[in-house]
Amino acid sequence: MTEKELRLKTAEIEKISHLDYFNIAISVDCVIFGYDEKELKVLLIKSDLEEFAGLHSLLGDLIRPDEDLETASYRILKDRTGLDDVYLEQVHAFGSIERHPSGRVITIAYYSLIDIKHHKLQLSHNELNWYPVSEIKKLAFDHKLIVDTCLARLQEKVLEHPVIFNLLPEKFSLRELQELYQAILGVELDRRNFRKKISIKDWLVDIDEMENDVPHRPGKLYKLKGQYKKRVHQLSNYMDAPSTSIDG
Amino acid sequence: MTEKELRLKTAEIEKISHLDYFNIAISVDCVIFGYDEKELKVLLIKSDLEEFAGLHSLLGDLIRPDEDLETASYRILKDRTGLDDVYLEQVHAFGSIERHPSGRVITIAYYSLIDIKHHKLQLSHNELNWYPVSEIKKLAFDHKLIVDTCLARLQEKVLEHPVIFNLLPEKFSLRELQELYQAILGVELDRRNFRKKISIKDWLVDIDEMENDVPHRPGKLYKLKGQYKKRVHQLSNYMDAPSTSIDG
DNA sequence: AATTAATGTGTCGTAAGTACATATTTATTA
DNA sequence: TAATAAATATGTACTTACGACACATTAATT
Repeated sequence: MTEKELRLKTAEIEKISHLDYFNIAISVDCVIFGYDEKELKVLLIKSDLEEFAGLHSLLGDLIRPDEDLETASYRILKDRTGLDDVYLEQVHAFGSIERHPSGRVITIAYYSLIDIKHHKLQLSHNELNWYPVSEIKKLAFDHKLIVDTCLARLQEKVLEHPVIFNLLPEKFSLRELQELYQAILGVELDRRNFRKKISIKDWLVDIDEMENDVPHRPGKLYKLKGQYKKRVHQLSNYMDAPSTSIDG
Repeated sequence: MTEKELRLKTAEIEKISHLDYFNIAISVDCVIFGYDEKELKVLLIKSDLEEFAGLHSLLGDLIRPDEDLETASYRILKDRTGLDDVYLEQVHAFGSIERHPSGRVITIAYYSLIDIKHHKLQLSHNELNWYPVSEIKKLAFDHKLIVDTCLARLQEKVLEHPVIFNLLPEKFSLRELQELYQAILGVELDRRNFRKKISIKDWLVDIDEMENDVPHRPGKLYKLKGQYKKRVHQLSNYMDAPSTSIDG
């Protein structure tokens, strides 16, 4: 390295340190939910930071100057799962000073819901894997808090909004749907009352087909009605909230 | 200016341009709600950007490298209202590329609830004023969207959580409380049903005093029970959500 | 003393939530 | 092929919440 190159390099390093100190980086982190084997799962990757050796982290990236928040989230989803037609919802911004060991990084957390069978990535090749939410104890950064926050939001959401279907294949039985609710909410539901409640919501169409891969009496298959199949949501939880009132 | 000074200055300007181009600034904006004259109001300031001449904007500021998001929000509240014991809740991050005319700025929106009579600032002196939410048509930046989003969130919140009391003085009558709900929700409520519902929630204590400044039969005065008087909330809307279930 | 205006309270009909049991259908096994 | 096992499909009675609605009471005003 010539002396000139050295000087340039030094200047660059100084500039970077300067940036690190005075600026705040901003990222998005995606809690990608999937559903398989009667369990709610999250897509995690092995952390590449030595501070977090052995721990997993969410999928995320810095936001680029020319993309907005949703674009950044979709980029991550597309890169990691190959899917671009997914349900996505912003949940919360996390910005404690100490949350990232390399510097100040504020992150905006999203969760997304995908059909786990529908993406084609070879997960095992790149240390990317699905983990049951219930078994996640510790993650890199504050990612455990982010997962918990997103799960809490999802639990609120599914009670009133037909978003859960993004986790299922197009055709599903009422049993599968009930098991999914149970996995998300962490409770057992009464089958008769569950069916009554779903039926009142009028979200489903009976497609006049039966299950054929079950070792017992097959159930009817249903689809979500077309009008509810808007997968892309922005600000959805505020703008399309169900109208309840403290009185009438 | 010597040639050396000029070189230094040039270098600095280049560095700043570099920062502007490659970095994303991050701010918090506060929708400060107050309640007066039977109307929900928001604290707004005249915009000092010429692009938004004549328009008002929310109170906000860039986040400093050494403060977290809540600290920044509280700093703004303290600076502008003199209050530091306020209810604060994060709502949403807004990050479209074009939302700020001077560069890329992502903002994290909070709303806060304060007792409008309780802060002592001379508002008229610094172009800071309270405006009825219902009369706000157009604001600088995307601040109208931010106000709408925060109002929608507040509307959801008040149905189940005792946060509304942060907008009232310590002692209030049921009529005042009902009028406040009406102002926030934008609906008329039936007095008998409203009182029944509030009574079931068991949030209030009868302090055995009466109104004394009303030109009609005075009503009883109430206080919020002490256990609900936690004014500072973080992640509150997810962590302390009421438990409803799709079945039981 | 009469009037006005707001406070304070209860009932009844309807809708939703919850607990719970039996008949039916299909696959499996003997 | 008949019996068994396991899951589907469905309905009723009870309780709780919601919503519409009316009248007696109290204090200020005239």
